[in-house]
Amino acid sequence: MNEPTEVSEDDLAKRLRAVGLRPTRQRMALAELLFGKGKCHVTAEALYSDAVTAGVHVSLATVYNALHTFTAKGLLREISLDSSRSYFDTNTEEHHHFYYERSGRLEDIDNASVKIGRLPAPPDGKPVSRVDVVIRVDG
Amino acid sequence: MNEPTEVSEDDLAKRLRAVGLRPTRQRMALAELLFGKGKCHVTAEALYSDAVTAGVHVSLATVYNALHTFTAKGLLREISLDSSRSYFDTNTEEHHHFYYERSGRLEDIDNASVKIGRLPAPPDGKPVSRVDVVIRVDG
DNA sequence: CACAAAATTAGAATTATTCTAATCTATTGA
DNA sequence: TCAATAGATTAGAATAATTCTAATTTTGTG
Repeated sequence: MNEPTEVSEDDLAKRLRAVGLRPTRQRMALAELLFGKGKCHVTAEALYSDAVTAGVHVSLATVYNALHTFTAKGLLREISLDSSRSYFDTNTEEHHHFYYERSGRLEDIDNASVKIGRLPAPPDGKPVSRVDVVIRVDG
Repeated sequence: MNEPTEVSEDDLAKRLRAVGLRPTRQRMALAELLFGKGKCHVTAEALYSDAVTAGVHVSLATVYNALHTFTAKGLLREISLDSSRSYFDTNTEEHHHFYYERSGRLEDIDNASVKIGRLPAPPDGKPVSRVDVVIRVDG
């Protein structure tokens, strides 16, 4: 029952509870896949197949539900770079991305490496929810 | 009401020919909708319904074909901000965007208003195809 | 433990997009 | 000019990602 992980079950459960989510079996298993192994960018399909491979009994619908609830609670960040797939990023710190267009691979750029000198303010003083910088790379 | 620079049929045809595309009936009609009226950001569905409204006989498949060929030839730029829809931007200059998450509206920010002080180079000296900055606005 | 609220499920439904195969049209060059 | 052909368009079917539905199961609470 207790698999060797980098994040204890208790920690994961606390993390879920901290944002008001019940630490259910499948959420825990998905959270472990997402947060326990240092994985950064996943698609729903990929996480689903990882779960299946890991012997976790979970449906694709639950994977989508979990990804969206995690995102809504701030545990993940969703990124759209390509109309054919959505990525979910376990790094919720302010940061940016390299996007390798050919392979579809994403790579974090930490915030300190990017200096934005000037940005216009949105009209009507509307609040900015975030600023995304994507560097699209040919290779 | 501003009368945006009306583009003559000849100009549109030349523009298409210049990139190696035949100035066919539906391409011309779509090009006019896209480039003739100062319209900036469209979805395939929206362009299709504009075309239908304008009495242009065109199929949705052709709209997609045209948007993609125009994009491939550099007449448009595709933008993915949301997994549920793709936008095509008639502004192919280097520039950035405000994205109003609630309404799904996009607004250009011209390049001069954005100053990026520092960006990391992609690994292996891979060529950068473009840098996109999106300011996501709550309203 | 019992109960209500929340989560999960399989599979159907939906949506955007792409494909297919037939038909049509623009360009080319004799 | 006109026929040949490469390219474009079409309706509708197919696909893929995602969302929904309605039934069932699990969880946290008292």
